[in-house]
This record gives sequence, C-alpha cells and structure tokens, in this order.
Amino acid sequence: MFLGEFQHTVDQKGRLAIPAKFREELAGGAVITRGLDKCLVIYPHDEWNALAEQVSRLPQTQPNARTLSRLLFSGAVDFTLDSQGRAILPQYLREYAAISSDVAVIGLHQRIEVWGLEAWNAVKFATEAEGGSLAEQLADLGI
Amino acid sequence: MFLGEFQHTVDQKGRLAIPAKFREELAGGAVITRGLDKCLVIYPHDEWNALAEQVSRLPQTQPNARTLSRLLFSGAVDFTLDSQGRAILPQYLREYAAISSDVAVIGLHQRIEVWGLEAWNAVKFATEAEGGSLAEQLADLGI
DNA sequence: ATAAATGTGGGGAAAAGTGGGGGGAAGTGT
DNA sequence: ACACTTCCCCCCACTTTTCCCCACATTTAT
Repeated sequence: MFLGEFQHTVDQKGRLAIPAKFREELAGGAVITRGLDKCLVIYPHDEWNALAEQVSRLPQTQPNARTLSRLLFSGAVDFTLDSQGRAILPQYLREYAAISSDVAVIGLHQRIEVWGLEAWNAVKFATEAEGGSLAEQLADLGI
Repeated sequence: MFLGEFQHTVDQKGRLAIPAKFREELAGGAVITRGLDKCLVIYPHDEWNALAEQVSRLPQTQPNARTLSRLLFSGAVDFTLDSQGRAILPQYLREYAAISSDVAVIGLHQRIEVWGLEAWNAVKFATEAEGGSLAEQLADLGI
C-alpha cells in the first residue's frame, strides 16, 4: 500500500528518485502515464493490467472512452528502477504535468501520483479547504 | 480501547511518545493521518485497512473520489513504534495541525487524536461550554 | 525504600536522496 | 562498411535524513 507525501527533485537527466518505502512494491515492474488532473500516475504491473483491462472493455463507440484510452495508453511507459531506485520521466510526460525540478510524490493506496510541486500545493490547500464537505461524503460511506 | 487525555511533548526530531497504555494496541502497526478538525488521527492497522478499503473502492473517475483519496492517503504515514514507544510525526503533518512542542494525546475508543496543546484547550473549553446545546443536538441523533 | 516503568533527550551508524562521470549500444550520415 | 554522434544505463561520490541505541529524570508500583 502506497502512503504519504514526499518532496523530491527531478535532475537534469530526467531522473526521479522513488521514495524508498515504495520501491519494493514496484520491483516487479511498473508503468507511468498521464493522470486525470495534469499529474503523472505510476501503477505497479498488476494494478496496471487490471486498469488496462477495464478501460479497454469500455465501449469504444463513446467519445469519452476513446479520449480516456488515448490519455492512458499513448503516454504509458514501462519502466524498472535503476540501482539507486530512480525512474526516468520522459520529456513529454514532464511537459504534460508541468514538472521542472521540484515535485511531490504522493502515495494513494494502489497508485502513486507525481505532481509539480506548485500544482500539488495548490491542490492540497484546495482539498484541505473543502475538508468539511468531504466529511459529509465520508459519513455517507458509514465512516 | 483508547481512553484518556495525555500531555506529551514532541522533541526536535519530531518524535512523540505514545502513552504506554496505548502501545500494546498499536504494536501491530498503525497509521497516522490528517483529521477533519486540524488535528491528527492515529488508527490501528485493522481500523485503517477497513477505512482505506472503502475509500479506494470508490470510482476514481469521479473528481470527488480523487479529492477524498488524496486528503486521506497523501497525509497518511504507516509507522511502528520505536523501542521507546515513540512515533515520528512528519513535518507536513505537524504543520497541518499547528503542532510545535506541546501536544495533547486523546484516546477516543477506536482511534487516537493528537492536537496542538493550545488548539486542544480551545476545543475542550468550547465543548464543555456548549455541553447543554450539544445534548439537544445529540438527542436529534437518537442518543 | 527499593525497584520497575514511563517520558524525554542526544549521539552515532546506516540508509536515502542527489549529482556527476564514463562506457556501451543504437542510430545517423557519409 | 565505417566513423561519428547521441542517448541510455551503470557506477561512484557526497550530503542529508532517518533509524537505532544508550542515558537520564521523573513517576508509579511493590
């Protein structure tokens, strides 16, 4: 399970150190691709396969399904960690998420998100601000 | 079951001694994350897993579900107690709850809350003061 | 009163994060 | 086919953070 928030940097070669706590679960290979909110998403192999299966089963007659397919699959890169536990972020993915140097790496249970630091802070503050209304949703879940 | 109120201190390394009475129940691992009232919450592993499972099952295509996931998971830290029975509070969690040095550790049955001491005192006085009207509102909940 | 347990502080070893250099494979052009 | 360039990957080195251990003061129990 991926948990927590980490501030890392992407070096000039486009390398990103994956938090040590996440490495074991990614050892079997992982996929990084575009996320739904101008961020990047990393899935372990198993999760990715399940997701890919799900998306490809959508009726491709619907425009939204085709758009989603393109977003997910066209940008996807299969990668393994180097000996220092780093992944390489292709340039077009860095551009998509407006990532320059400082990034936030976020553990979200089954997946990992990578944000440009500024974008993440904006999202975080917004999220904390609307914490109250989200509390009601939690209540709906019986929590 | 967690009960009682304890005043502890967070040292310069961000370590917080968990009250001895709580340690046994946290021995199997625990998770600390952002609470809904600018405090921190500690869940034993079992409690946390149930909560995480419910949230992660929400359809991540919905914006609210993603926001909720981020609020809950991004701040979460999986930890075990060190040999002195202490937990480490990451800096971003201390910032969230405005925790500097003195904190209140509150046992609340299934979970533990951690408050900055000043914030806790304010909340406590407010709670005690509105005890009367609170009773009425609780009555509406069927208690 | 003595002994055990609890809360607090600090030092040192190990690991994590970051940056840079060099060798080899792949691709391009002549 | 050969030389050249480019890119990728592996390795090494440094700094910072984290984790583990020991030490001490205070409280609680016997």
